[in-house]
Amino acid sequence: MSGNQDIKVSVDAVVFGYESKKYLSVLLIKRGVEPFKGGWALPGGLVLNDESLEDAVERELKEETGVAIDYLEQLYTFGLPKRDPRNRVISISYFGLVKPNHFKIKADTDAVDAQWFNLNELPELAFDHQLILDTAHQRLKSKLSYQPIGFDLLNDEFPFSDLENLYMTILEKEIDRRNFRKKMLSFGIIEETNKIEKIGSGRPAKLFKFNKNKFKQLTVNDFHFEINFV
Amino acid sequence: MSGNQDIKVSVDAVVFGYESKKYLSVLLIKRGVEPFKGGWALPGGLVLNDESLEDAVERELKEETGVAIDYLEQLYTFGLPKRDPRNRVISISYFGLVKPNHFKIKADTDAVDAQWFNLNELPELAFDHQLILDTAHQRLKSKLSYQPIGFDLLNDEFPFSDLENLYMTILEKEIDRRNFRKKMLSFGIIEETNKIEKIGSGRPAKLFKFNKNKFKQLTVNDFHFEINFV
DNA sequence: TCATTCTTGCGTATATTTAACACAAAGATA
DNA sequence: TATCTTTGTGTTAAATATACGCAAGAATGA
Repeated sequence: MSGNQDIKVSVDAVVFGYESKKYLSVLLIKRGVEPFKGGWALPGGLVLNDESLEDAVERELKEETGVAIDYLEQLYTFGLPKRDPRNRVISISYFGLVKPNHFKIKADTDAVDAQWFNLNELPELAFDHQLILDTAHQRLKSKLSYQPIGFDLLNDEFPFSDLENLYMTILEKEIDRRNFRKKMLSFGIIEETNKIEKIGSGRPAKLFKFNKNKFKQLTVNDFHFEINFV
Repeated sequence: MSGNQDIKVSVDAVVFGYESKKYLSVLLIKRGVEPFKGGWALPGGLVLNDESLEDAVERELKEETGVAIDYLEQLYTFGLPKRDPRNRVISISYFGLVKPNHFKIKADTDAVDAQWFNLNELPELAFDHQLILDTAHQRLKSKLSYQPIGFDLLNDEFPFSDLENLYMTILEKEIDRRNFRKKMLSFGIIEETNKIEKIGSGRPAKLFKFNKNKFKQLTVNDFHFEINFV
């Protein structure tokens, strides 16, 4: 095996969060070392010799942000020779989602420099991290339509309007509330709980729950989740 | 930057080909060195220090197989610590398609040990290459339904029956010929040529052409290609 | 020559799904 | 008690998908 390859391997994570009726957020950390010292970047770092890529992401997220991730999948590998000004570093990027009740950044650990940013008010990012983030944002947008991934941005029990708003926020378009609800319920993967949430004015809302087992079960028999509106 | 990371970076390619009314084929090479010497593996190899990942795949494919690739995209990165029995090697895998007129393996170059295999009659593969191949196969199956990717497995001009058979072969199900044709044509991305192909018995078939520019143009205005049958 | 076989090409009827829209129910507000 | 706000449930028309029937154009063989 060729002995003079000199390439480092790192992982980076784009983690999205959402708080009801607002906007998407992204988890960033402030860099403590050069290059881009003091600038903002995606959480991540070098992979250890004997850990899997997934373990590396989870370790870095824990160390750097203290945030518990509810959904994680590999996104894309970025490997242009000049993406890091020092050595050559390829980055296997991951795509993560966090439910609102895991949204808070723990004050302990060395996560003091982690922070959530409104996706629409991002600072300039280090390296090619803006490109990675854009790729993740695109992934989120498209996956939302054909995989029940939105539930990992909501709490386990949620009013239907939260789900509607989530879809409208991420897809950046208006959706007919009534048709949306009908179609979502028609899949049979959302259950009504007997709880009711009353906040502010208006009729109190039933809380619903995503039934993951039911979904998995349906998936076996080529069931197709797809939610698309003009 | 931590100096003692010891991980190699390689690329591997899963390249599919298709010959009319038959089966899917995969491009493999016979290994000349240990481990798995004499066994079959995906084309690929270590990334050079100053080449991009895409360049690395294309170089390896050219060196090892001499086959010209018509479509190439990144597939997934496999990085378990023990996937290579020697060093730790992570592999960024790519997914490629080849049109029938590029199907032949050139006899020159050092591509003597490259060969196409029927996807249903594969030999045992080295490393975790079977897993990579399965991932690629899955990708092909799902992309076929929502991206006009099948055209990269057919020649530029093709009879409609070739397209039908391609879809039926890959999706492993029967499709109504007439409805398939109607829907495909309804997208407006396939043009009729004035050529006619007569082979064997039966009515001679018009040849059609995929209009890539028209497709790109439509894609801008959130046009959605989707072909799904029960 | 001409019926048979094998494809290709085109159409129509029916069922299902999507899109557009109206209004009642349940609580907060004042 | 009237008004506002948000939730919950329809109904109807248009668009699409599904399931077919059948003729057209060529090779095959009696």
